[in-house]
Amino acid sequence: MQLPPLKSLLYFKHAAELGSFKLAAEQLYVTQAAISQQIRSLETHLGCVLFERHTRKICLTAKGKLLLPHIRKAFEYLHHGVQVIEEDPQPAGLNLSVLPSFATCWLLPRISSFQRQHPNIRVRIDPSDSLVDFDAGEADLGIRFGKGHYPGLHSELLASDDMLLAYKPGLIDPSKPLKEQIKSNHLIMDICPDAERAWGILFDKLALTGVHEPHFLEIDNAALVMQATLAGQGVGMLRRQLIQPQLALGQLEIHPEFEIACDYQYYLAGPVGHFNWHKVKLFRTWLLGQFNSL
Amino acid sequence: MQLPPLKSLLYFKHAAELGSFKLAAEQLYVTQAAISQQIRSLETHLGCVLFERHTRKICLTAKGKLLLPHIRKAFEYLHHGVQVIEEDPQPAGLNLSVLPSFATCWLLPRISSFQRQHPNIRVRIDPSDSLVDFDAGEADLGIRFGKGHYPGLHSELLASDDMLLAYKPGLIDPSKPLKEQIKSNHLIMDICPDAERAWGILFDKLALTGVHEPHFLEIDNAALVMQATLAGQGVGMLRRQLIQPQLALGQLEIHPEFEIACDYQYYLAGPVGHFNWHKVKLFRTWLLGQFNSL
DNA sequence: TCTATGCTTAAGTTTTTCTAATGTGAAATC
DNA sequence: GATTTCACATTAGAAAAACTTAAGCATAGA
Repeated sequence: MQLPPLKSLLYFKHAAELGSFKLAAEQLYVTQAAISQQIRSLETHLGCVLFERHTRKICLTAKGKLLLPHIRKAFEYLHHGVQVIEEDPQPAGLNLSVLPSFATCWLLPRISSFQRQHPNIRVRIDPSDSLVDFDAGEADLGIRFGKGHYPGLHSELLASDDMLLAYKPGLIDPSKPLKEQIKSNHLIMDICPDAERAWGILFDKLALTGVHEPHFLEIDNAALVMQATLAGQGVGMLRRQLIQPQLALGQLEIHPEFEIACDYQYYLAGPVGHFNWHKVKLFRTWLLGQFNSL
Repeated sequence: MQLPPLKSLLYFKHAAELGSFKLAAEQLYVTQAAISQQIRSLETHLGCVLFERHTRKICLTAKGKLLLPHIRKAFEYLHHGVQVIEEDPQPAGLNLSVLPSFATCWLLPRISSFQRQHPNIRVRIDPSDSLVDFDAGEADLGIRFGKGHYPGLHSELLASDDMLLAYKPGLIDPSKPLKEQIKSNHLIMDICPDAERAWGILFDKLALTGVHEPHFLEIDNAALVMQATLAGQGVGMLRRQLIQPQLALGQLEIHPEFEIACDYQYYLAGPVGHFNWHKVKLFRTWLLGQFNSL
């Protein structure tokens, strides 16, 4: 025996319970046309009309009334089943999967504030380059620098960022032409698309060509690029979010005329169900607060 | 609260019950890769592993075992609900929606055989040019001439057909060149893509050009084309299935060297659930028998 | 060690589903 | 009784989901 498209049954349930395609559409975050089409498709499959369409409201037909309680019950079971699975197995420990550079430069310096607010939650930070397998339960949540496309996961935009030209105070004099100063310093770069792109844009802007290998100091980790820059070894191309504290303390300076928006952005990502966990809600709130207080 | 993709839950149920992705794939008429992907997607959504993968078999994990009974129950409700709706409201009456020409030339001459076999089923034939709305319950089943694409409906190929050059015996002499004989007769055609195409192909074959309007007798119904041809008013382009009885009786002849397969085919179509109805099963069997006995 | 089996992965295609824009008709308002 | 408004229907085109094919991989069993 063949079931109709399952999605159409879900839409039917919502439409029937609300007595309106429009409200169902709002509840399900789709357009009203989507509901209309799914209901029609369901009716075609079943070979009968489920709703009487009146101008201001819709009513279930006899068949519709017959169908609804079964469908409702079915979805209750689905919900309950999923809920059981999605319960937090370890409410007192929060495991975060974070990019190493972000962990070092951003999260670690601030995390004590979260710990102070919620001393009963033990935070563990797992620095890893790629999004960890949530399946295995190794992480509860991930903070990623990307485009927000994490198939199967829920994700939420945290903040954007810019690439800045940073250096130890005095190394560059912004009042003098930048071109010559760039040529006479080491250029410290992270091996990442945004940094490479930013250097390219800067070179174009300055009409700089033929910058040779020795000029560049390539480092595989933004945290180390910052360290090298802090130590005055050259000019670094760094993300604003990561050097915020150093700028505030005057340990680094940035060139006022250079700033390139990153292609990527910071996202909070994880399985949908995790976002209902108490510890995750607390962390999310704290995190958004940290970003907004900058 | 957000449910995972519903399809993945269905696949999970089958895979869990069968203990094998491969068997689930067979049962669901998809490839095993599809199952694998859906299960992975479900696991990603839930953020936990549901199956332990061993080489020859898979086992549910603790979480998987927790989930299965809920999902199973949910689908039982869905099935039951749909089953209730899909019950035959009128088991003693069979309403067929059929193209007018097919009804006249094919179905009506044969339907008495079905009536004799099943005298307790009252057949009603509704000739209509387009596929009727099954939603309103006006028809139980449709016989269509098309490509088998009836979205939302189940459809089943019944037979193919060919376009033939038919005429009253004696009107055309197959032993003489066809070209001149075509030129000197009226050409009777149905206004339908297959007939128009077939005439085009014939003209190309005979290198016939400049056949003028008066040559053609255009009639909007294949049954009437046959009548005109039977009356000796000209040469008709007709489908084999529709003129079978006339050929057998010698009332019509066909040119032995011309035969063009139709683009379209005959399909039996209707809502999936209707195919479980007793009266529909009987009719389907009879219909297939009729086509195969030709 | 070799082979067969069943799951995984990747790439490309097809199908489904969605949105945006527009149409329609009956109630509500003026 | 004209006009507006509101909710649903329809369409075409875009986006996303799901499927298939064709590989790859690991292991049990010969």
